[in-house]
Amino acid sequence: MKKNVSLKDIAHAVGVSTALVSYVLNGKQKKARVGPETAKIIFAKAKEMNYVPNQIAKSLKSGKSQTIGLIVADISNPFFSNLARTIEDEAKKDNYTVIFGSSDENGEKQRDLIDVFIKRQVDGFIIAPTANSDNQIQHLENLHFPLVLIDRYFPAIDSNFVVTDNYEASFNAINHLLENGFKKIALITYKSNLIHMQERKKGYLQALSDKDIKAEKQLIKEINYQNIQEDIEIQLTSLLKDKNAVDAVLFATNTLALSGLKYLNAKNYRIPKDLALVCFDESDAFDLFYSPLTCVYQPLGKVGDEAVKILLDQMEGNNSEKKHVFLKTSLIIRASSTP
Amino acid sequence: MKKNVSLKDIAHAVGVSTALVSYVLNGKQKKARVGPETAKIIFAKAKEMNYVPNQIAKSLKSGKSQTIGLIVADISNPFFSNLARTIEDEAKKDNYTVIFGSSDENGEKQRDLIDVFIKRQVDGFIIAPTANSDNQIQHLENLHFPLVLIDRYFPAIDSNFVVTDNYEASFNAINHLLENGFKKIALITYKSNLIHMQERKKGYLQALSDKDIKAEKQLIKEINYQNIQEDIEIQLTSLLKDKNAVDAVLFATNTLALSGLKYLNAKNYRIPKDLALVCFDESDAFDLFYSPLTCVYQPLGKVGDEAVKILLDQMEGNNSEKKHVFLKTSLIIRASSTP
DNA sequence: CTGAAAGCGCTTACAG
DNA sequence: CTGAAAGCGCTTACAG
Repeated sequence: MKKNVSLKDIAHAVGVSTALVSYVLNGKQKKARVGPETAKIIFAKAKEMNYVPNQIAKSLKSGKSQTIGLIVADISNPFFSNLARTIEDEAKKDNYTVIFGSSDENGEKQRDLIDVFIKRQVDGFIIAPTANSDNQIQHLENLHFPLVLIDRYFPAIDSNFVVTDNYEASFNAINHLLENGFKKIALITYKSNLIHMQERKKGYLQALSDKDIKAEKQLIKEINYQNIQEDIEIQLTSLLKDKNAVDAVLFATNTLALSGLKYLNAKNYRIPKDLALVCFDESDAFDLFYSPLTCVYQPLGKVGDEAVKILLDQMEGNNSEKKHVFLKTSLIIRASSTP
Repeated sequence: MKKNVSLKDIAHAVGVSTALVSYVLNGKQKKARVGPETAKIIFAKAKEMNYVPNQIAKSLKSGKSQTIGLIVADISNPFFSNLARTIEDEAKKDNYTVIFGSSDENGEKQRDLIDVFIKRQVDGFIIAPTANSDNQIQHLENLHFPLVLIDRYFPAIDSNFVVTDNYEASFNAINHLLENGFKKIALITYKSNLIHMQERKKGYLQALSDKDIKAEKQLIKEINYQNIQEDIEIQLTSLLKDKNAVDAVLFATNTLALSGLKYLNAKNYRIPKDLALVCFDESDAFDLFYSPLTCVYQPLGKVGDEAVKILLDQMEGNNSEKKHVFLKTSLIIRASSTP
């Protein structure tokens, strides 16, 4: 690969100092009072030589990499790739580039990603933190690293976050099922102490208790993230072995719902006759299912936008006050939950 | 944010030169014959001071950013986010980080992304190039930039690429429909001169002609990428207005199929009775559809793996010979194409 | 066994 | 109006 042309090369070719070239190419001729003639020559030469500024060198000098580090559970999950897209677009508007990594909900991987990103001098982080990574997040806060958490957060740590109101979302979803006459409602969620899953469980419990329905332990099934499909099948089998034990299910994420639907289809359960369903998130599969799924719509575009805006604010030092954003969800009611 | 500790800081604290610290921390004590005592002290101090190497400075010195630039049409499309994930994983093994951008199949956006990535000194590119961006790709080749194209390529340009055998995939898909007794087969594809779409069309035409079936122009519908849903509805309406004009459809991408299915569902067409379907790519929606879709499976994991491997080879200068990889697809036969 | 020095490509306060 | 110089944090050939 041929060597890039540098400011020095241009300076040499024109016969001026690199300082002048730098001023001119950065539009600071006014401030530096560079002669218009000289400026013109420099511009022409830079163009002729196909000069491309070296962002790495700029970054070393400025201490700013113009890069945001994004850590999600899995970039191939549509939930996160949709977030990634809005973050990309929003970041680009301010000349930031995004580097990303997938943690697979694994604390070790997340730690490695954070380390790599710090070495690479990212100016800030957007993270959907894995369970029990409080210490990692607190560490970033201690270093005063600009940081915005998305999707989940740690109540004990005062960091920026943009999440949805999961408690309310879940409460409304269950309430909707109850109003439609379903009474034996199961919850299928992850075995996770992360706040968003806990809030979804709380909303479930509260909605039931508000109607004086006792929550049955065996109606709450917690799936292991490492082994989703198999675990779902085990739990659904156990849930459905007694025909009268359950009449509706709330799936706490799109992945859980998709895995669950595959099993229910394979076993020929009819939705909503045999079992009514509500789930979190969106999917083309939910729309195209023979009984389109009622689901909790989370405004991912807004989550991404807000996260980037808050991060930019902090990175540019305009604002160091921590922001806690809860966005409203909406329940999109369709056939899967209508008797 | 507090200042990062540098080699100089450690050197100062220990009372040696920065050169020594650099040698020790990079495991080159042997070569530099640094005293084991000194080395131990330096290690301890570095740890104590929480030293984190500055990758930007390293990059400036080495001329290698350890970064790969990935450009796809849209990171939020599962097709591309799946590719992104395998590329991420494969790159990480060799200590490369991925920065990404979405072109929206728009040449201008792609050009901007390439420019930004060059400024950022990416060591190489993986690109699913937009239509008519031959000149951009040729430009990168002229600069001897390590580059691997994925999903599509330009026959007139000798660059590395990893794609699937789209001609054969399409040929087999149509053949399968013919063998199942379907004769009036439509193709719904993008209005695009990109090679992968052209090959899919060629496979379609060849399979028909091999059975002495005349390809009808009005059975080939080309959708505008900028206006997919609306365009699909127009084209399907036109296609289906005469009940006897068509008995099967091949959708050339997952996005086209998903949009098409939504329309067909809304209009209450029954699959495969009213219309048999085959499509490219995978989707949970295809699995969960009441009549699971027969589809052309493209080995995305392998595409990503191969692309990164070829790129690494070129970046590390082991090999400058251009690689052209065509991967086999497989047709997964299910209910949507079985009478 | 260890240090001084140059240099990667850039910016910017300072001097003239 | 323009240049010389220092410095961002690192590496490495060279000298001793």
